[in-house]
Amino acid sequence: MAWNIQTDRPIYLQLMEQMKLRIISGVYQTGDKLPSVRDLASEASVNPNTMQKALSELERCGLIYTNRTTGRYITEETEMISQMKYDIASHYLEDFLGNMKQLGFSSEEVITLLQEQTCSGNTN
Amino acid sequence: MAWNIQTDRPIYLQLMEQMKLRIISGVYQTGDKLPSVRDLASEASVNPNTMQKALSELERCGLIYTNRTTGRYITEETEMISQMKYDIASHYLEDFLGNMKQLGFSSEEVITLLQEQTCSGNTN
Amino acid sequence: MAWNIQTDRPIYLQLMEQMKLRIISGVYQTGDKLPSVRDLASEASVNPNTMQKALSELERCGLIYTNRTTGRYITEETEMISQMKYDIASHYLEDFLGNMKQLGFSSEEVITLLQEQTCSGNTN
Amino acid sequence: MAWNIQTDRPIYLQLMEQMKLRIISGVYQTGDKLPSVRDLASEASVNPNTMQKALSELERCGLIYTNRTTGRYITEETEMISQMKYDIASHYLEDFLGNMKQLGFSSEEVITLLQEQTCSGNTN
DNA sequence: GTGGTCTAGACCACT
DNA sequence: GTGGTCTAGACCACC
Repeated sequence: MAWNIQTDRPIYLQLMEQMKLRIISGVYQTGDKLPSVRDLASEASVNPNTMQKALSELERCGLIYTNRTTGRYITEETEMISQMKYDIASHYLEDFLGNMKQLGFSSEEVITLLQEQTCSGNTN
Repeated sequence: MAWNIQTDRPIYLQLMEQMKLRIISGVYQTGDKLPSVRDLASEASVNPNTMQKALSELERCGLIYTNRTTGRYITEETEMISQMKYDIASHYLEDFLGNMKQLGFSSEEVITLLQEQTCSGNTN
Repeated sequence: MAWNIQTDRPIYLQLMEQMKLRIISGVYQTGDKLPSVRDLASEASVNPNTMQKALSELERCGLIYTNRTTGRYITEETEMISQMKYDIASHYLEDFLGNMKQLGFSSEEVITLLQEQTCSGNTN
Repeated sequence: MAWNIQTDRPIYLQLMEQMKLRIISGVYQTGDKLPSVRDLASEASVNPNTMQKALSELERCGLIYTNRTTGRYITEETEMISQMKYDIASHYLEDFLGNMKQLGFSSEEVITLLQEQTCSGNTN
């Protein structure tokens, strides 16, 4: 998963979102130590201050915590991560259903389409 | 359905997309006469030239046709409209599945979630 | 051969040209009596005065002559008609060759193309 | 080859035609970079938007392609250019033959005239 | 510098 | 009234 930053929205918000995705999807796992702000910023090609702000916000949300002397770590409250995963999924799902209904599909039709799609295609 | 224009992408592309949605969802039906360029532009708060460019592109796609002196009309090839509906749906579906898989959901889990959602909620 | 009048050039000039074509191609033959100005004007859907002007000009060229009491007639000087035919043909030919040379065809290539065209196609 | 624009037809169509001729006749060759929209517009004494419309249409036809930041270039599909050359030639030829036949010349006579013309004249 | 987009305002032909 | 065309002038992103 590569960093993907647009210029049309605050960069720190995008960093937060992508960090969240990495945590949810297990790129960074519960209890893992994060790379340094400097390294993360370099990876993402952003100013370290911007990355710092993103991490601070994530800390405020409780997703990561800072050990002053050793670095930042992913929260060990797996429940919170799980909750976040379902919140985001729920948001995706709502958007998707909304779009499909705007096209004139009923919920049942959407499920049918999805089943067709996933049966014929691969499942990774 | 109100016009919803952002400034981060060419306006004429957004007008095209929203006109497509209106055609698919039946706001404008097969054979219907569209409002005049000037009226549509006024509705959407854009310059008539911009709306005209959007409509010209739609005509190039074959979705509408022009009778030079009486106005523009929705194509009577319902097959084309139907095809477009499934193309757009397919695009939504791919995006959605991609996002969900990035979160760590399998196709089966996605279907399960969707079924729960639509059973508990309403079905319109 | 139907009357074909555009609005972008003087109408009487177009009438003259088309009368010339009718004379050359034999629609009106040497010595024939022309229909009345009124009838010709009606046929061509133009004002009789305009047709009158066209015929006067043709008379000035010597292509038709007027017998005050019986009407207008096509000249009997077949040489003149023949000359006109070749003049116009020569003009067409020059234009055509000019256009083809602008496209990069040599005279020889043009002749070859023409022979292919007329061998494969019909000859009417 | 100078720009020659009439007011009786859409300017952008005339610009398209004359650009086509320039491409076919090699004024602009395969792969060549075109002058900028602004320069071409200035050359032809038209508004840059009008020239841009003409070029956009040519791009839609596949005759030129755009590199958004460096300029426009002639297509490298020489086959397409060659095809276009013969299409246009075919059109000229049809018009010419039609006119000559209206004058009363048979295909054979047309060929004879053409041969006389090109033997007596020069062949460039 | 390049092309792309947008706006404002005008005129035309057609009915 | 309709759509089509054109101009003038502006701003943007990209390199």
